[in-house]
Parts: sequence; C-alpha cells; structure tokens
Amino acid sequence: MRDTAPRAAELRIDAPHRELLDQVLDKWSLSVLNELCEHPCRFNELRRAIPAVTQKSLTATLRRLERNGIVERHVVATRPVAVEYRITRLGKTLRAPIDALLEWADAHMPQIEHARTLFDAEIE
Amino acid sequence: MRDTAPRAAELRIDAPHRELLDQVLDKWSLSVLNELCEHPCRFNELRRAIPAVTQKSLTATLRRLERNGIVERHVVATRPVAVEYRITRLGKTLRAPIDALLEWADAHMPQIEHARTLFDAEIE
DNA sequence: CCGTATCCCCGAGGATACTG
DNA sequence: CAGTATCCTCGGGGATACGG
Repeated sequence: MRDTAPRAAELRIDAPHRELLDQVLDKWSLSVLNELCEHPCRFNELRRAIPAVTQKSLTATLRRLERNGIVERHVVATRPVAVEYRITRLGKTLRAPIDALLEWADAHMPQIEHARTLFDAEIE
Repeated sequence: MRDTAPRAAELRIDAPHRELLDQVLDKWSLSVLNELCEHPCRFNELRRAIPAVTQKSLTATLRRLERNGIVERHVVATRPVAVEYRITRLGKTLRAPIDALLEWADAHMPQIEHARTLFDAEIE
C-alpha cells in the first residue's frame, strides 16, 4: 500500500516546470480554457462568460496563453476589427490533466472542507 | 484517452475550486508533496530537500496543506521537539492528477518553448 | 530543532480613463 | 469592438532576528 509506484517518476519540480504551470494554471487561465474548449470566442464574449475578469487581466491571460502556444489569435480585418480566440492542438492536450485536477477537487471537496473545519476548530 | 467526450463535465471554475487549487498547487506545495510522497520528513529535512524555500514559506506551506487535510503533523515530545510530516490518504489521491500535469509539462515543454520563441520573435 | 515575529519589497491584478 | 495606459492597493514571500 505504501509506495505503490516505488521507482516512480522522481518528478522534479524545477524552475521551468513551475513557471510553465504558473502561466497555464493562473488565476483566469482555467476559465478561459474552459470557454475556448467549447468554441472559439471573441474578446468580449469571453468577458461576458467570465464576468469577474477585468479587461487588463483577460488581455494578459490571452497573451500569455498565446505565447505558450495554447491559444491562437485570429484578427479579422473587418470594419471595427473582430478578434477570435481559439484553442490550439497543443492547448487541447491540456484538457485531460486539467480535468483530472478539477475532478479531484470536485470529488474531495467535502473531505477537504471537513479537514478545514477540524483544523480551524483546534486552533483557538 | 477515451473520454474525449466533448459535452464533457461542463467543468465550472468557481471560487472554491480556484481557492483550493491555489492552496494545493502553490509555489512550494508540489515540491513538498513530492518529498512527502517518498517518505515522512522532519522539518529541516524538507528544508534541505528544497534548498530554495525559506523557513517562513515552508511553515506556511505545511500549515496550509495540513489545514486542507493533505499532510499530517506529528509532534514527538522528545528533548528538543521532533516534528514529522507525512502525507495523508487524501494527500495521496492528489498524486495522480499532479503527476498527469507534470507529465504533460515534460512532454510538451519543447513545443512550448518553440511557441515562445516564435511569439517573442514576431513581437519586435 | 522547530518554529514565530517583524520589516520590507515587489509584482499581480483591480479601477478607471482613453484610443484606433 | 478590442484593446493600451495609469494609478494604486494588497498580499506573497524573502531576510533577519528572536523564542520554546
């Protein structure tokens, strides 16, 4: 039972790993990816879908994801420009691990809240 | 890789989810979990294993993980106290999703660095 | 050995106003 | 519509010193 995967990956958390995860799992990225996984979105469409995000933060999030090859930005040179954001093929590969994480969170939320209650009670 | 199910979970990223992920995936948590998954650790043992972390941050990280039921703190009332940290059963369930994420990072790092190079080049 | 207590800095990110 | 440009706040977290 202990150590089910003993020779396990010896997963190192080095700086590049952390930086990448920080860029990809930051405050708004998950919500954005969630939207873009469903369908391409315009800028303001994303704002509406994620009401709590500010323009500035949404722009920053999209730029960061774009830089990492997770989303694509398509500019349609119509009269007032239209900009469409899409998830890339690389971005789609992120879905599985992220979903695993969210499913973990869902599944264990009650247990975690219980642990918090116990902990907070013992403190004072 | 089945379960590419498109109409999938409709995964909501609400505040509790984000908060939980922030607590569990924060700057030092992954390194700490990585260590504790191998074997229980004393405080200074962790410091040695993760040289870049400060006392303060390590303490904070351990408290946070403890509060969420991810690690346990055992105090042995010996001479100068000995404190041992262990991963809990709940904590072990985190391993799989986290590993999935790290493996994703490993697998796609080259592609991502390439994307960054392209992006940064187009900018100026 | 295992922490707490302070001080301090720096950067994420909100609020707001303006532009092509 | 899709951003930039500023200003400002707030809190994470490093450095350092002290305590049980």
